[in-house]
Parts: sequence; structure tokens; C-alpha cells
Amino acid sequence: MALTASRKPDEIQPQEPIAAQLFQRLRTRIIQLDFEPGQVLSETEVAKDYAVSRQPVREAFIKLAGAGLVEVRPQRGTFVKKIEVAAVMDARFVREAIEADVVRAAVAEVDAETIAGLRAQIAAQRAIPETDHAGFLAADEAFHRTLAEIAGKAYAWRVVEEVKAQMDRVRYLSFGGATSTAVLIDQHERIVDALEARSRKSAEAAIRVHLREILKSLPQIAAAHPRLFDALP
Amino acid sequence: MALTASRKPDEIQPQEPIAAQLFQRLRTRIIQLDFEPGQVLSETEVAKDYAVSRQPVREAFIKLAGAGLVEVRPQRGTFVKKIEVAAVMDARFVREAIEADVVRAAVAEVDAETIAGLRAQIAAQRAIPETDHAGFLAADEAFHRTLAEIAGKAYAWRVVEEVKAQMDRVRYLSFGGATSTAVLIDQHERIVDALEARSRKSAEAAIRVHLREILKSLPQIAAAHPRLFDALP
DNA sequence: TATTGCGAACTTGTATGGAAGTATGGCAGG
DNA sequence: CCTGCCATACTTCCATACAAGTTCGCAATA
Repeated sequence: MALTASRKPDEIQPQEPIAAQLFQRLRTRIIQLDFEPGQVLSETEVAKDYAVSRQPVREAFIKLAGAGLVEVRPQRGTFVKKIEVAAVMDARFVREAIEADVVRAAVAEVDAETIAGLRAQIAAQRAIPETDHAGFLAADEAFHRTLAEIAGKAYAWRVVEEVKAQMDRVRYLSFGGATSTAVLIDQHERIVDALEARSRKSAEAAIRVHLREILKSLPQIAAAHPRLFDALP
Repeated sequence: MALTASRKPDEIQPQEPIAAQLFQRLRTRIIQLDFEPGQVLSETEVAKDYAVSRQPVREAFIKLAGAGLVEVRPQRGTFVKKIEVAAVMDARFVREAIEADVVRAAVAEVDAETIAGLRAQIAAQRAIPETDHAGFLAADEAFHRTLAEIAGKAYAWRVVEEVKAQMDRVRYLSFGGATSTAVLIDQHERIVDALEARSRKSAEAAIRVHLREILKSLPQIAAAHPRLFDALP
């Protein structure tokens, strides 16, 4: 995994608000570990990199701080937050709680068409080569988002999206040692099976199992990348 | 219910960051309906009111927009978001999902001391006069926060706090017509009963019933204050 | 009277300069 | 060699000025 922060950023469009664009770009760069946890993120430097003034950069930093991805320490600097095992587990807990109720709500809404769509997504997931890690993560995210859409819980998914930002960085680290994608896809399949069977109980159980998978690999990943993780404060 | 926005704001302390202070103050004023939903919130005007520059006001607005309490429309203005029934129900759904799992986790952690503390809180709630609506809301919030603390899920409570901002405005409106506080306190008691009995199942059921209470009064409240609510977009 | 175009008065977005505070490295003193 | 002080170079924070867009009223015209 390359952790260089030297990739030239795409030019920003001066048409729409610069601050919003910066927030999106910086967010993905942090989540994809293009910026290393613990690294300093100076307003002036980022402003120079993107050829804008400091003000929109500052406003993007505020949003990033709200998302828990950076920490602004007044008069000291802005730092990419290190990954905390406790924070990952807290986020995972909240995500499991929300998505458990989401699939329960989804059970009442499924029909043949939605099931077919989910099956198609699973087939597409199996077609992704093992090496395309980012591709699988995107497909996995799309699957979970689809579940929320079926349940008619778009807002719940937005909350999950915010919460799981911490988890995502860990998943980008879990290239080699973690659970194979085949296992995760099998778990997806069991969720869809339960939905097709209209069983709220087994659907909930299936997604809880699925979302607890990260707990198995988290300690090893943290041990493998001690520099990116923070000891409990 | 007075909806005047003319109350003189407390002076801000120039020692700690102004933007953060403004965010807190404006947030509570919005939630307590001191600013009316739909009302314009001009950067310049707020800056003049608090005797600060536009910049920290602007940064507070960004955070408020992130919390879903205002909507910044570029070059048009910043508006206090009207209450949307759909948004309230969405927030309620997420809150129920999170707190359901929180109390399940709390069951494993309770002991005689924590139960006694919760009973004391309930007794204090009963001592609050029916007229002191804000006081009861604060006590209710403290009770739920305590449940999260018992479960060791401080982060989950933070998410709930963010999510329930929309619900809170409705609760401040539910002065007269809504469920009596006595009923709500009884529901608190049933939650504690379940915790004391170490029953995850009944504890979860009890808090789900409790958090669905708002659904009974929401339509009436929306109908009683049509100006503060927004039709579905 | 109805309509259309224009201008003035707003709004938020961006840029820039200075103020206050913090970390750091060199230097003097023990 | 070690310790404490101090200047300096950072950082974020706040204030102000300017730029770009939207809204709304009013007047001119058909």
C-alpha cells in the first residue's frame, strides 16, 4: 500500500463552491489513506496545492472535523486523526444497530424484482477479481445502500455513511490478511436468502453476523500497522 | 408559546473560539424554537447581534447545516429548516435502532448501584411539575444518556444526540396536547424493571415502545402548527 | 392594465492581512 | 554535559474587503 501524498490533485471547478469540492476530495483522500493518519494538514499548504485561498480550505477542515476525520487544534495545527480501535468498534456498533433495523424494515418491502436486483449485485461482486480491492469495497457499499433503499430508509443510510468513515480506513488496510471477499459475498447471499424468505429474524441475524466480520481481523490489522493507529487516549 | 427572536443573546467570551460558542448558542436557540422554522438567518445580522465579524458566524452556519438545522442556499440566504414530518420519523427510526441495541448492551453491565441511580432519576422526574416542560425534557435526555453510559456506549449517544435534533423541536411544541409526562415516566420505569430483571428482550421491547410514543402525537402537532412544518418536498 | 426589462439592495463565496497563541531550536548559564 | 530562557517561525483564528449571484420593486412600454 503506497501512502504517498504526492499525487497531483485534480483541478477544482471554480463554478460550484470550492469549499464543498475540497471537502469531498480531502475526505476520499483521507479514507483511502492518501493522507497518512497523524499527518499534519496545513491550511496554507493545502491551499497552495489546490491553488485556492485559505478560507475555503478552512471551511472544508471544519466539515472534516465534524466527520471525525481530522482534529483541529487551535493555534497548533490540523492533523489527520489516527485510527483508534475503540472508535472503529464504536462506529461498528452503531452501524450494526442501524442496519439491523433497516433489513428488518426491508423484509416488508421486498418483491421478486428487488430480490433479482440483489442477486445480480452478488453475481457482479463474484466477478470482481481478488486483486481489485477498491472495486469490491465500492460494490459492498452499493449493496448495503441498496438494502437501505429497499427499506425506504435513505436517511438511515446517510447516518451509516457518516459513521462508517472510520471503519473504511481499516478496510482499505485489510488488503492481504483479512477475511476473503468470497466469505463476505456468501454472507451477502444469506442476507438476500432471508429477505426472500420474508424472515425478519434471520435477515437481522444474517446482517449482524456480516457486520461483525471486521472484529475478527481488526486486532491483526492494528498490530500490522502500529504507526497508523492510536493507543487509547 | 412565544416565538420571538428578540431575546438579547448572552455575551460571548472572547477567550475560547467564537465560532464554537456561536454554534452552541444558535443550535439551542433553533431547537428551542427561539428562531422560527423557515426564518432567514443572515450572516450579517447574526454577526451584528453578537458583535463579532461575519467569519465565525459563517463557520457556525456550516456546522448547523451539517446538523441539518439550517439550509445554506448560495447567494440566496441561510434559512432555519422547517420541521419535516418525514425527517422526524427518519430520525426517530435511527434513534430507536441505536438505543434498542444500547439497552441490550446495558443489560450485561447493570448492577444494584446503577439500578438505584436510575430509580432516583425516575423519582426526580416525578417531582418535576407538569408546567416545567423544558425541565422534563432535560431530565428525559439525561435518563437516556445514562442508559448509554451504563452500556459504555458514549459514542452511540453522541450519534443519537445529533440525530434527535429534529425530534427535539417537535417535543418543545408538544406542550399541551401530547402524551402526559406521567406516561413517559412509567415507560422509563418499565425499562429499568427490564434492566433489573436482566432481560435483554424485554428491555429492548420497553425502549422501543417508549421511543414510538412520539408517533402518536406527531400528526396532531404538525396539524396544529402548519406554519412551522414543511410539506413533503 | 399587463408585461418586461433594468437596477439597486440584498445574499453568500472567496481572498487577504493582521492578531494571538504554540512549538522549536539555538544559546547562555550552571 | 545538562537545563532553562528567548527569539523565531510556524499554526489557526478573526476581521475586513471584494466578487459574484439572486431577488424584488419600479418604471417604461405595448
